[in-house]
Amino acid sequence: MTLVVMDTSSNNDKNPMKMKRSSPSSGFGADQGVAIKREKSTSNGSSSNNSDRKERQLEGGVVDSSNQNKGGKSSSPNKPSSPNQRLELISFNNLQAPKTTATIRSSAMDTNPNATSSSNKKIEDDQLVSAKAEMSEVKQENERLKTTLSKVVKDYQSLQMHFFDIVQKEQTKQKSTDTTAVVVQPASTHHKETDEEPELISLSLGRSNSVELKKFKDEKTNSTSSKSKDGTGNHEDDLNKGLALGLGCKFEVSNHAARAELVRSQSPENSFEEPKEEEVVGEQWPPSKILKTVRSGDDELTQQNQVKKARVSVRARCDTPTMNDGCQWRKYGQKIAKGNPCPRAYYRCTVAPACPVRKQVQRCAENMSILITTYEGTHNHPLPIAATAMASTTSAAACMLLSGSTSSRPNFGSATTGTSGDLNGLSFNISDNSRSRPFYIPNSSISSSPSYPTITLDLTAPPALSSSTSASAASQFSRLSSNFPSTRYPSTSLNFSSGSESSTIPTSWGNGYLSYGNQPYNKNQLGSLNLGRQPQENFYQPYFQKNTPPPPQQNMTESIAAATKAITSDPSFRSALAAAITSIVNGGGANGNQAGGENVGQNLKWE
DNA sequence: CGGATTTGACCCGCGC
DNA sequence: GCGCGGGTCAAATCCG
Repeated sequence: MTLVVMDTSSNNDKNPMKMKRSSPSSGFGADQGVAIKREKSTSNGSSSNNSDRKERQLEGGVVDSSNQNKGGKSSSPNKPSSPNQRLELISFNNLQAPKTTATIRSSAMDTNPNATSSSNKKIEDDQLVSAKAEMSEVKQENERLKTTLSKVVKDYQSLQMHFFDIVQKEQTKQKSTDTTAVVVQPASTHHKETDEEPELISLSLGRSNSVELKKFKDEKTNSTSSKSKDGTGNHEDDLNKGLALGLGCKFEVSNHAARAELVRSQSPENSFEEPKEEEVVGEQWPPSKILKTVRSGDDELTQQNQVKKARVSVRARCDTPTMNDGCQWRKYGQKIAKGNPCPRAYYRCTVAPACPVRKQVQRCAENMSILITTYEGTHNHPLPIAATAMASTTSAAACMLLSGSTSSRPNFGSATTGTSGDLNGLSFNISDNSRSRPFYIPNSSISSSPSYPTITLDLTAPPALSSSTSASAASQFSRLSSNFPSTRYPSTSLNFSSGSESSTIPTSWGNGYLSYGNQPYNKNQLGSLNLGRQPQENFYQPYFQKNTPPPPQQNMTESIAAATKAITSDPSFRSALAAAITSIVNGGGANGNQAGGENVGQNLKWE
């Protein structure tokens, strides 16, 4: 054990360059990179104009990501190559930790000349035995936890299905007698609100959803006996309503017809149990499936255009030049955008040669600590595990944005019409404000690009918002958007801010490789979230499976589901979100449900 | 030497 | 049509 640690430290301390290399274009070890770079450009003495330019950029404080990473060869941000990580990973593994310890101990003893006495050997044997016993105990505990969790998951799913079935029945009943405006049904409040505020999409992980849960519970208690047994027909509903329930996602559509369409168009293959869906959702960024779910021809055309141009902007506090989103990126351009002194860097996904996905990275002009990363496009290749979390999240966000932006919407009265939730400080807001002032980030031309519909995932809530409410989040966005004109495309904001975590997450995101040892609970959570799935051993998961195209009809609901799944996959909102966040923080990037299993496998393979 | 980055030039869309 | 700004290209350069 000590041996490994020492190796690690020596590695990091003595060879920062290696660290830098292991941390690719995503900017790991930026500080070191800067230092090294300065050293080089000065020591060379024959620094060219290029070097001078770099020097200027570095000293100007407006440092582009690539500048600090120059020379970082292969971009494999997700590969924490330092032995330190491996150590942490091992230690997180309940089954292996004692083993490792025991092995190391024994080896150390073997090389110890003083350990020749029989008494010492006995002691060592005892230690070995105790370690083994400990290991077996941990193993058993692990198994118990697994079974318990699987039970909980099953119960949750069955309850979900039950509830969805009931709600669907209510809806169909209502549709048959929907000549009057008076609707009394479990979800009637939603519908009413929807009538008043169409296009209001709310993914809420907050306490506000306790209402939903209460409804759910009421429903459940009212009809516990009539458990739904249609394992196939209502999966879509399961998705849809599951979002409204366990995942705390309210999904409100402007009209009943659209709702019915959503329900109808959902495919049974998209249940929570279906790993396939995750792959589809995750990788189909502006999912092509969206195109097929549009209701009318005009809408379809519009949506197609928007799908191509949909962008997801992620705001995060990040000290490093770029966030570690798990993908490999190659910088192909840099520009000074108007209104922001910070240069905007253009990156292209290099995981696959023809991958159309691009991203723009720019620091927020008002707050340099905030990094704004805007993603655009769809990966057409298997994604590294570490990239699935971000990809799926952004994908889902883009889906939500596109889905929400295509249907007609009336004017909203206020700037923050979206609903939000709060659960123990974890808020997840979607505020559609296409007709009101957009939640554009001041001076951030990335987010404020008027040409593209942009959805913003905000991870930058101040630490003071430890129990940030939706109001605070909304006010935050309102403040941010105060000076921005409306644009042709809607802008949507997702606030993942959690007061205590938000201040650290983005930073850790950028320094994902440093985070492995900080939050050991990640592993457990990630693992626990994937009990129903087989951890994949491949570093690349079949994230994009052309052989298994997505169901022809998938829609906004699935997008919401994808979003939620990208963030939450556990009935416990907070733990799920924490898992997702921590997965991102870890640079493993895979959220619990989407790639947690793979993540585990990956983690074990990372070296 | 191969791959990544830099950066000026170019293209294109949009508003006037 | 012109200018502006965003986005991309590609040669030069850098780096391990």
